[in-house]
This record gives sequence, C-alpha cells and structure tokens, in this order.
Amino acid sequence: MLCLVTTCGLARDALNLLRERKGGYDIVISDVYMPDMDGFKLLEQVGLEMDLPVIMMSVDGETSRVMKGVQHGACDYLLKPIRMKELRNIWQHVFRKKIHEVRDIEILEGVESFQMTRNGSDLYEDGHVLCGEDLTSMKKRKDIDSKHNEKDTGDYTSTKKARVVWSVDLHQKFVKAVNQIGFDTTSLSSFDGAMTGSVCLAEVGPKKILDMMNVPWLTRENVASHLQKYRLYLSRLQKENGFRNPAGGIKQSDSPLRDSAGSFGSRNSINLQASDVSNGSYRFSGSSLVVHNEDLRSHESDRKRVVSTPVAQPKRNLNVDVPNPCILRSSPMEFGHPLAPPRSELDFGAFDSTFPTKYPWCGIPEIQRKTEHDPLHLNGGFRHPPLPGQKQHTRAGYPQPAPAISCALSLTQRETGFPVKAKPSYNQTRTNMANHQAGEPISRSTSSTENQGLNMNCIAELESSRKNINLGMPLFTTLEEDLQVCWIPADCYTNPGLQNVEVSEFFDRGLIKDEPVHLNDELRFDYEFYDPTEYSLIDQTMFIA
DNA sequence: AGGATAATAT
DNA sequence: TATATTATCC
Repeated sequence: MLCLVTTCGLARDALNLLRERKGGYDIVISDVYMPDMDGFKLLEQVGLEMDLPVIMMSVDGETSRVMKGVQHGACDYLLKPIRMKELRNIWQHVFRKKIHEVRDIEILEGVESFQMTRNGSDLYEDGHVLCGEDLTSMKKRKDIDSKHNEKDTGDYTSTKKARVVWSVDLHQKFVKAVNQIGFDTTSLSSFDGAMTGSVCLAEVGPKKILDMMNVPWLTRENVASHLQKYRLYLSRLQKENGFRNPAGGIKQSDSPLRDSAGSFGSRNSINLQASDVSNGSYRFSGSSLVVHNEDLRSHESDRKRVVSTPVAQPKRNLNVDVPNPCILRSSPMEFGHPLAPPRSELDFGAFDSTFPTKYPWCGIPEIQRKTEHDPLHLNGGFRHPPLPGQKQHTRAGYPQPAPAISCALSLTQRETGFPVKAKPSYNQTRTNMANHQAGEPISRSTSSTENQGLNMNCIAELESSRKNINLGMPLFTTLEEDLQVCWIPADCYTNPGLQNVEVSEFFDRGLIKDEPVHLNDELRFDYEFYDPTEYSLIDQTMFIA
C-alpha cells in the first residue's frame, strides 16, 4: 500500500493543511508535545472540524496522559519510539472508521437503500479502503464483488441460481405429488408399504412431480435434485430397516449419537440424554443479536424465486426424544376431517409398521396420525408434543418467566426499524419473499417481510428460554419446539409485560391467533391434524441428514 | 431422467 | 473445517 505522509513541525501548519484539503487525509498522528500547541488541543480541534482518526504519540507513557488522549478522542496512543509494526497497524483505525460510516448509512437509510448502496456505488471500494482482509469476511466481499459484476454487465441472469430451500411445506407438496402420481399410475394400493414407496418412485419423474406440485417458480432441476435426495434417503432407509429393524418397528435410538448415515430415518425416537441437555448453550448462543447486513441474495430473491422454510429451521445438533415412542396409526377419520386423503395416501399410512411412513419422506402430509399417549391431540387446534412431564406444565405455562433478554432486545430493536436480525435471517427472509411469490398469503408489509425470520426466532427464543428457566437447567430447544412456537396462540403469552405485548405485535401478519399457525391454507390441514411430534419427526428426519 | 460432481450453506 | 444440501453438468 502506498502511503503519502505529510509532516509538519507545527500543529498550526497541520491544522491549516487539514482544513485546506479536507478529505485529503485519512489519519492524523500527533505528538502530545508540540512547540506551538498542546497535542490535545490539536486533537480536539481535529475532532471538531473534521472526522478523522487521530493518534497521539509521546515518549511519556504516563497513564493519566494516555487517558487524557483517549478521553479527548484519540483512537490510539503510541509510545515513542514507535515501531514499524505499530505504524502498520494504525490503518485499522482508518478502516474501522470507514466501516462505521458504512454501517451508519445502513442504519440511517434502512435496509432497502442500503442494498442499493451496496449494489451501486460500493462504498467498500472507495479508494484504498478495501485493502484489508479482516473487516468483513471474504465471503461478503465475494458477494459484493459478484453483485458489482452483475451491475456492470447488466446481466442478472448470468448469476447462479439461488438455492431452493426445501421447506417443510414445499416438501409436503413434493410428497403429495409423488403419492398422487404413484396412485394415478399404479391405481392400486399395495399391501406392502415399502413397495408402495418404491413403486411410486419408480413411476414418477421430476417433470411429473413438478407439474403436480404446481409451484410456478420451481424448476424441473429443483425437483430432480430433490428427488435424488429423496431416493437416496429411501435407499438408506430401506437398508437401515432391513439391518437394524427387521420388524419394521420404530427404531429405538439407544444412542444419543447422531448417525450421520442413517439419521434421516432414525430420529423418530428421541433421547433426552444428559449429554445433550448439558449442551444447553445452543439456544443462547443462537440468540445473540447481530447487526446484520442484509444479504444481497435476499434482495434478489424475488427475481430468483427462492424458497425457504417459513418455520424455524431445524437445529441439527438437537436430538430430542419423545419419551413414549409414538404408536402411529392411520386414523384420518378420527378427527372427522372432511378432507379424506386419497386412497394411496391412506395406504401409505396404513402400512407404517412395515414401511417407515413415520419418516417424513413418506407421505406425512397426507395421513393423519395420532399418538396414543397424548390426549391433547384430541382437543383439536393447538397441541403440544408429548413433552416429558416437567415440560408439560411449562407449556401450558401461565405464570411465565420472563423471556430471554436477547429476545426482548431484538424485539425492541426491531421496533426501531433497525436492520437487526436474529441469526438465521437470511433464509427466512428469502422465505417470505418466495412464499409471496408462490402466492401464499403472506403480508408484504415491510416490517413483517423484513423481520419474519426474526419473529420466528424470537418466539422460539421465548419458548426455549422459558423452558430453561422453568426447568432450572439449561434445556436445549427441540426442533419440535421450534416448530411449535409458531403455533402458540397469543393467549399463551399471558405473562404480563413488555415481551407479551411486543410478541403479539410482532406477529403483524397474524401468525399468532387462536389456532395453530399455518403458513399456507393448503397446509392447514397438515398442521392442524398432524401430531406435532410427528411433525417434529418430519423435520428431524427430513432436514437432518 | 438420473447419476456425478461442483458449489454453497450450515 | 467437515458435512449436508442443492445446482448443474453430462
């Protein structure tokens, strides 16, 4: 890096130069002792007239003096003799300042305009500022660069396709389509559940599935890719089934370890292992707030037609056990739901003892199930998963402990309109846009769109922290809980005070109502009539591979 | 269509 | 950093 240094013997000269050429300098290094002026005076003056980082230096390392420098606004204080290494480092200050400027702009102008800033005249590339490597991650740099190129060429289509996130509901559509096609083409219900699955898959191709799914923005490639994974999963499943579970029952996860190979299908029973419990830091680590630079990709998601899960994303490191392994039954009519699933789907459910329909891939959305151990299921509407006894009352939770501070904080910040986001915001932000594109009934009000991910996360946060407190020990949040939090009716938040008000308000698209939250009317059926436990299985198995 | 592999996300 | 997921190529 080339540095132009101007030296002055007098502070007065320096000030004049600085005034003459505003913007011509990036940093000021000044001795504390100067013939014509106290260094602190100069420092003060520079601070008043221009916004430049000032570094003080002197042979005097007396604490009070150093402190004085800092108090007057010096960003560093170097002791003479100054080493080269120290000099090299002073550019940090310049850097930092620039970055703060960018941040300020972001905050002031809001996400939208910030994105424009980044897309357009890229502040980062202003002069030499972008020389360093440690300010923003290289990844971000890459994003910026690619965006920049896009702008230059004007060719937006040349960029890579955004990734489709196979959310629960999207996958449900997929499975639905697979089942449908399987039904249509075979027009018979196999008595062998496993065969039914295979037959379906043998018959269906991505094209058909795509048509059946009727999701306009989805491509054949998307489906093909997903189908590939699906098949992979099925084969693993069959292998595992033959191997560990010849009887076809629910695999007892006697190991808390995640079997990476077979985990797709092996998570239906959940172990509350002490080792897992001790791993309670997970939730809180996830709750730290980040002033998050809206990812560019969320900006383009409309164009890119990206989907993402509308619910909290599964947490891979979680493996929670249902204390009583659910006994699954195909019992759609028990709920008297008017929408009886097609025959093939019933068939899927009917043979869950031979074929692991308990696994998410196998038509969960189409069949209704009941967990014998959970009477709550019969209540209709919102139901809990069969949590261990302790947890049960925390769920009903009327006198609720305060939510996580972080959550309250994020809510508050959200109100300020600052682009503050809970961590997994990227995908979820995309979700909303994509969902919108798919014609799903999602409000496009700015706040809800921008903060949906945060909403979810905050609620999840509330839930988990509440549990943690109630149990008096760190308890990790389960996936199912993550999902559940989306369903919690507003009146669950009976704890008076800030957080309740804000939480309700938070759901400005009406996510919290007197009934379970669903993302899509079409899916309502699934959400309402499926055992949340089951649903958790969906996630755990479907998205954790 | 479907498998292999590259790219990307977590 | 390793692994999982998805896009893309053939």
